Amino acid sequence: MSMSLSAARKETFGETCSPVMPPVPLTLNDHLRALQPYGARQRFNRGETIFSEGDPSNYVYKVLSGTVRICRHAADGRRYIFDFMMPGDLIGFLECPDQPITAEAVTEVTLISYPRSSFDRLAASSAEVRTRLLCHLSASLLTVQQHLFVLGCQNAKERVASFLLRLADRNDVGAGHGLDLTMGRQDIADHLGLTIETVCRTIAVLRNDRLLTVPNTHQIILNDIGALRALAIEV
Amino acid sequence: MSMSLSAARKETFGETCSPVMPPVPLTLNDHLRALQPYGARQRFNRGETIFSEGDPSNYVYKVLSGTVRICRHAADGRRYIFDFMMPGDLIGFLECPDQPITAEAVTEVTLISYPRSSFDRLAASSAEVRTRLLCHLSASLLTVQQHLFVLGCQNAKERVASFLLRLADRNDVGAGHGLDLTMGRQDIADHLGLTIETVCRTIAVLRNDRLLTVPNTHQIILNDIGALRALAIEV
DNA sequence: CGATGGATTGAACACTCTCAATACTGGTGG
DNA sequence: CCACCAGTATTGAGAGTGTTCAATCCATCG
Repeated sequence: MSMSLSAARKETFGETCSPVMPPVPLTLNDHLRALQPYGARQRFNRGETIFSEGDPSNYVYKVLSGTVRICRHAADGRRYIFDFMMPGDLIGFLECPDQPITAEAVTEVTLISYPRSSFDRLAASSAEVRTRLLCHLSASLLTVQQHLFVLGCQNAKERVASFLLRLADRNDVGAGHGLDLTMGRQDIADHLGLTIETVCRTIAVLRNDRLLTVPNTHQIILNDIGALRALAIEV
Repeated sequence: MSMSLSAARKETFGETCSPVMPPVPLTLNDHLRALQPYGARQRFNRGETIFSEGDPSNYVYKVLSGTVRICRHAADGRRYIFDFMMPGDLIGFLECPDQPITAEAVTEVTLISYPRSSFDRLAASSAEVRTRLLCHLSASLLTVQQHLFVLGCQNAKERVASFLLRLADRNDVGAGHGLDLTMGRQDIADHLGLTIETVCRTIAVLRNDRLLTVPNTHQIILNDIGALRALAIEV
């Protein structure tokens, strides 16, 4: 997942400044800045579809603000949400002629769309970019595998704990601080392979156990991250 | 697995100075032939570990024969099997300093191991290879997402149907022909997020419904692929 | 305000799990 | 060749977790 984030944010304790700057590798996002002139800013309202499964993959998107859900709809109405994409996250970078998934705005969303052609040109022009892209894809695959474990092995309580912890990690929110739940309970349920009622009940249980405080529907405070991690035993 | 992706973006990049005729795109496997001189053939017995989570990623493997399970073990003994790798499949190509997963021999297995360094050199030397690698990674990600849907939305009957169909597709086995189940029931259970008993019972149900014939434990005949596909409703 | 959509809670039910007993299989040794 | 053994698969019965259906609550917004 995004352990690089927490590492990057780590402040130096003591006076020891790193003497020689090692060549900090540029992130994929850094490279994408080169695409700035081709990028178009777009805005979507709550619930709007950004693109649908089967649409041609003409654009690569970067989320600027808001939350996007990446999902798939079955013919009978069942829905699975693969992940939630948040500011800084990239969407649609898969090597795939048609979009294999649907992207919908969970909240009001702003994003930048880069034409696939210019994205490809950037990748073609620089080995470094391709390497970064490979790393990015690898990281995505690891994240998804992590989630497979959640769905394959964990019960409701563990799933909710895993979900909240990952969200806290991504948003760099520690214990005692409010964590924004931009998505609704139904979204969480469809991401965890549960029903909305089970998600509600499970959150209620964790609240009764004093592991959580729930000031309001869209905010949660993690009181005991250690206990939550113990629940979400992974690896 | 890698179905329509081969037909994906066929933009040829400048480096390899392709002749007039657009050449048939080489698969990643084709390119790997260049690594032949560095490859070492290895053999593993049933149940042996090929590498474990946390081991340094020093090799990339290609399965020659047999079946390998890619899995993760939790501290409390729970196990999740991400996938089964079969002849022709590549293992360990993720951009990752340490193996994020464990690979174990389900049957007697032979495989070729390529030093990671030579693999990386190959990738560094050719844009085409990197492109193929990106495609391969993308395809893997799509496969995993497909499976996330299975775990997130499907019940036991649907899961088993999905599993059997995918296996039949991979092995190019049609209706009425014997499909080899090289893995045991417990392996299937750990891959589908079920228990071994549920897998057994579900297979029994499908057998009673005449969708399957089960000559013996390690072989299954799909009698009605249409009905199975209807069960495994996806997309 | 009342209306609407989401969230929460309750009760009954169903699916899957757990525990336990039995059957099968391939391999070993008498 | 058969008996035995260990590992695996199958089947059964009961329990439990999560689902379903339904009612109520709550917040936002016109």
